[in-house]
Amino acid sequence: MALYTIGEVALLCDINPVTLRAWQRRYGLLKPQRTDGGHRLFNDADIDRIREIKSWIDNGVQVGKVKSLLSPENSDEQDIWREQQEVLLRYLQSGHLHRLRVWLKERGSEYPAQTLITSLFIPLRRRLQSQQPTLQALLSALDGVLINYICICLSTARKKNSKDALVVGWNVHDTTRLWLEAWIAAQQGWRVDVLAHSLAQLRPELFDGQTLLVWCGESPTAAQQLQLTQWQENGYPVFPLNGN
DNA sequence: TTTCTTACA
DNA sequence: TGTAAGTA
Repeated sequence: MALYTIGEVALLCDINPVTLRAWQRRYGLLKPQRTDGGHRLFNDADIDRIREIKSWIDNGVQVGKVKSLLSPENSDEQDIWREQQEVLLRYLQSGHLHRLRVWLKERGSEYPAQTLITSLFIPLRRRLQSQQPTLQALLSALDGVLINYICICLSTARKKNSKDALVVGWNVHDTTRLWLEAWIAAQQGWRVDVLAHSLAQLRPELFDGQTLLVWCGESPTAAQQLQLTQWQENGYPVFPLNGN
């Protein structure tokens, strides 16, 4: 397996070596091998982990709280999904988007959205969330296929579900995540529409009479949570979409 | 040159 | 989170 010095990792993951050392020393987030001389050597799993840490931070989690959120190393259940990630990755790399679509249609009818999202799509998308243009392109292709499929699901759900809701992002960067949350909501019985762009300011009075399902990122700020409960107390049908 | 640790904004 | 110093 390939090994990287801290300098190489810094370029690969777009992060200061100082920060990597700090994560290791202060938060115990990393545990790279060492050379005989004591220099750090990172492997591919470490790099995945660093990207995962970064994406939690980008989603608003404080560094000190990331450790408990990182995917635990290797249970049997996770190995299976990890393999499926590799399958999808190969479809993406070889440009076989139609195979990806077929795969998604089959698994989508086989597993609940929640399972596919938490075990597969969130970790896979995290692996692709990088500065590297090739990975960005693959992520973009994946997101396109995902959103397309989710739209079909939303459309089907609209015919049989009864309660209407609007899925809204509040101060989040990752808009694909909105669609994933909408997918879950549709399977929970909502007839959902999605606001395609995240709002910087949320004003429930602008959506009079509509139920809002609000996505605030993995960890909503205290201020956001307070605001949500206040709106509820004032009679607005505004509900948070909780992370996992 | 790069990376290491430690101390310190 | 980043800078500086002194090493290996």
